[in-house]
Amino acid sequence: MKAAILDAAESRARHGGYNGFSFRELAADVGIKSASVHHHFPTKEILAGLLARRYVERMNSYLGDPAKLSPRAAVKHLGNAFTNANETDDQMCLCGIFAAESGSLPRQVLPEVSAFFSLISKWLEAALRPAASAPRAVEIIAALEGGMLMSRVMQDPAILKGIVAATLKRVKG
Amino acid sequence: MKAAILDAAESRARHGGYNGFSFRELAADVGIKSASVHHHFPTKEILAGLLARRYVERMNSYLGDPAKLSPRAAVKHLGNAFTNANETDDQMCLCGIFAAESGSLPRQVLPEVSAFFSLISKWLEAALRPAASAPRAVEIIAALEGGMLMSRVMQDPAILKGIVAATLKRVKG
DNA sequence: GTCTATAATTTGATAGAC
DNA sequence: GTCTATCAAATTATAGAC
Repeated sequence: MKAAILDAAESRARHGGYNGFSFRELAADVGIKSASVHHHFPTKEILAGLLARRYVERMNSYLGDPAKLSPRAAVKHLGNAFTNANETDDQMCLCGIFAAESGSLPRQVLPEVSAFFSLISKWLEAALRPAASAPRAVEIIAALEGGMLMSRVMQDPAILKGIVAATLKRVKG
Repeated sequence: MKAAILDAAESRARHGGYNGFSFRELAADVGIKSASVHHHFPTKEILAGLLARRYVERMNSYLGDPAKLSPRAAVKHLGNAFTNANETDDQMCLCGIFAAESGSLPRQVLPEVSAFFSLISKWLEAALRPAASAPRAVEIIAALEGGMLMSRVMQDPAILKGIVAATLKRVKG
């Protein structure tokens, strides 16, 4: 049940942000009452923190060892994580949306969001190391986050896919 | 007074998003009561729509005629609009944050947000036309939006500035 | 673990006096 | 245009029974 609540929260947060969902909505999503949600997650702040942490850990597992991938394969791998979420359910990156609205996010959650960007930056930097003239990791990640954002609002997944394709062309190896 | 309310709303929205500010907060910001805010803007939906429209018009005025700028000068000009907001007050792009949380945004506001991205995309495309092998406008804009997002949460304006600098290197002319 | 019931607060919004 | 006063609804959160 804990996982089901987190799933519902993640889906809603990735569509409407931290202030865009309520405990009652999560409860309805999983078929219980809001008081029962509080049993699993005492406060919304705690829920959001655990949500972000789970997101980071899942991404960490998905990414794997950067040394085993060529620069191009790494960009493709990371790009897939973004394009899939955007194409299947029109979702933003959880930490992207949390970063955007960071001014109304509980302070406790911010370090988890930072950790996400540190993780994927370091992973991609490691994977790009063999490509001397490759774009820097942070540029690529920024383009992916911004591409998700634009694809959503323009209702056109091709925007993000085009950005991934263009980035791939710039990466040698 | 109308403008002062919009100023307060824009500042708060660019820090915390649409659900991150209230009429009472705006009222306190400008020194009146929330009922008076409703006199100027009947509903929050209307307020947000006018806020986005003003934002688009201001950007349109700032950008000017793309034919008068070289490709590099155009990227620099657009980049300044983003870096300034990020450096001076740690703000997101209003339409960037609205796009991110579009799932909890009143439907009426979405066309205004789309219009923003259409505007700057077309403007930048026009300015880049002379540069045959330039990156596509939408790539650059995505990198700027994502760069703002990352600069905020990592508390490091150098991230966005670095992205602008790297983009400039790729643009000839 | 889930429920009913409810507290305490905030929110968007309205009515009507000045 | 601004105010006081207020409403109805929603929100986070808690207490206690089952």
